[in-house]
Amino acid sequence: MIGNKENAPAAEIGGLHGVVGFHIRLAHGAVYRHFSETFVGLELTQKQVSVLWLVGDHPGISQIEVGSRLAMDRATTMTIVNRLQDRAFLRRERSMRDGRMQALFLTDAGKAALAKAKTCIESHEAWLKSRFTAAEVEKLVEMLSRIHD
Amino acid sequence: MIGNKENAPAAEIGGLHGVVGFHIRLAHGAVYRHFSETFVGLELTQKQVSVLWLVGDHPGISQIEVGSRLAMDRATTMTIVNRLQDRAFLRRERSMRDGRMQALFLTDAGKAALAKAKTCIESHEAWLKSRFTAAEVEKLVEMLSRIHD
DNA sequence: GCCAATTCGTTAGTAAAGCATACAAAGTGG
DNA sequence: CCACTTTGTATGCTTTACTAACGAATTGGC
Repeated sequence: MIGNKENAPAAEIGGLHGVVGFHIRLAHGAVYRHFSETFVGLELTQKQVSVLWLVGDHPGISQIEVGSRLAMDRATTMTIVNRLQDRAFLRRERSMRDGRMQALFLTDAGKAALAKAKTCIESHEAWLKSRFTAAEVEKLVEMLSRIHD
Repeated sequence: MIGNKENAPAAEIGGLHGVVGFHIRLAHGAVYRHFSETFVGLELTQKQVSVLWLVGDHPGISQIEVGSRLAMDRATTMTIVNRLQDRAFLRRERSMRDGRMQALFLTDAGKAALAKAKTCIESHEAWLKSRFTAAEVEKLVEMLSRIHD
């Protein structure tokens, strides 16, 4: 009585099927895996791309700002910024306005990496969105926003 | 020009806002954090609860089955089963049918932990679902399933 | 029945991410 | 000026995830 239908994953998880959080975790895992495949060769993770993107949009942004917009604490933000700095994708500058802050800027290599990353994101997003209509995508984003806002 | 609106997170992330995968990641993080808060004192993670739940629903299930239904590889499944076994929540038995498999069973402690976990999940899910109508929850689950199936 | 291929479990190693704690430096307010 | 807060930094621990290798059991082709 182990449940041996050959391939109906959703039907096989039993009581877990009704748990919304469970589906979010599975969906996140699937997206993460596809992301990793798409970015093999570029060697960038979701977080790293998010940070590059954010710094690209807001040159001079502080680490704490990056962390708060991506829902990461200071220590986690540090490790990611460290990695990106080690790879010379961004640099820190002591902020003039507030000596506590590190202002973050993309290097030229960082800008190039971000540009490549954005084209990868495009195909990754196309894969993701292919299963939805435009209206559904909008609805999905709106519902997910209700969770994380 | 750093963008200093005080608290409109969604509006502040710029180009990232249009990326569906980004919202999934943020939503997952928010759910994960709330889950952790709910389960402090019970000391169980999402994965551990999922495995307990699955073994509870399917006594004698093999590790590989658990892994495939939760989208984890063998090695990852191992570490989780090991932890649960160390805490005496489940036990392995060599399968009679197939000597390669380990049949998994909940111990009494495991059944008790699962029962407690299910009540925690209930309040966690209530928190999560509170922002949606029943129809929206159904639509959300359906859309997430399209991603992970 | 026998050998090759496959499957399942296990071990070890690596890496990302998250969190807690503690400390230093810079700013703020009484 | 002194307490308090904020920001960055350093360290260490935990969970999750993956790879690669190996042994044991099973399966399939012959």
